[in-house]
Amino acid sequence: MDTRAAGLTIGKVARSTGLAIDTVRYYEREGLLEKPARTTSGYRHYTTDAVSRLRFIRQAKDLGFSLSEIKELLALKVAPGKSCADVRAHAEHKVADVDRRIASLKRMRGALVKLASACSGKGPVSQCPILEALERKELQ
Amino acid sequence: MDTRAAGLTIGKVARSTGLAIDTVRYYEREGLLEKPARTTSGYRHYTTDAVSRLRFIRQAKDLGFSLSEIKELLALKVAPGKSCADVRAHAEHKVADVDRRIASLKRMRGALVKLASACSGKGPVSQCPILEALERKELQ
DNA sequence: CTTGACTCTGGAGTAAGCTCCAGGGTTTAG
DNA sequence: CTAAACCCTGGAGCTTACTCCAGAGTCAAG
Repeated sequence: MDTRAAGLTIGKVARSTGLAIDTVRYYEREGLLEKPARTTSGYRHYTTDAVSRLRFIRQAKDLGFSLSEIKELLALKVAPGKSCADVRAHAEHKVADVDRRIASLKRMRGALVKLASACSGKGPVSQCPILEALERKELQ
Repeated sequence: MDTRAAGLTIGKVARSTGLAIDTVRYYEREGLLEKPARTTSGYRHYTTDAVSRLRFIRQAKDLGFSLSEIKELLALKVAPGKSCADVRAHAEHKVADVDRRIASLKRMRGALVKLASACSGKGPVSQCPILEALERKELQ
């Protein structure tokens, strides 16, 4: 039936998100991804929304969020019983969290830049003032 | 001998860095932390430098760097055989990496802020335009 | 209608990063 | 001096997040 425009099989989704097929199935088992529709023969059939969701998961994971944190991020919606204000508070809390991470990364960036320029290719010096830049006050 | 000004035992170091004692020993085994001096009775004795290093490790870990990445960051120094220019190139590469992470976090932040304001406490709406803000283009 | 590429399920295995003993010394407050 | 609090080593165990089968059905091309 849906033979021609067969659409998004798990293999295509995996390729286009850079995840392994098994990982996609794993995320489904873990509840990070809704169970997709199935063809009559039992093949998973995904929507493009699922692809965006998976890309988001991948990015968040690369940023150091755990799967359960990601689950929380994805769950920021008004479930029956929770008010919008609750969701809002939750989102704002996450924003603060993200801000802390950004600040931390900026400090690290500063230290790395300092390190790179301290050691600005002036040839083979025996000892550059290196990770001291990282350890001392920059990152307190 | 060093009874009075006993200094930094592993317990104190652990408390002041927020790591578990076992974790500090683990990092030593894994080569992220130099083997500390020992008292005659075999107790580890740390310098304040070790404490900064551990704080750095903790922060980097929270930012999603793996222990081996952290090891690389900490190894950004001129070892005999590597030139300063090498180290510099390496550091600049890391800076680019950090920049990517920051950009990614900023996109996420934007989506969260949008989400929070979309749902700005106007009472119990049945369905806010929620994680759609996260999934659609914000984070492509 | 066959062959090769895909997909399915359920479950076992793996790597990273801790975390927790057991069994035994050491320090220190009282 | 003694009890409570620390520290030691070596190794087992645990959690997270995959990753890899085996055994079997499905689909697309030639």
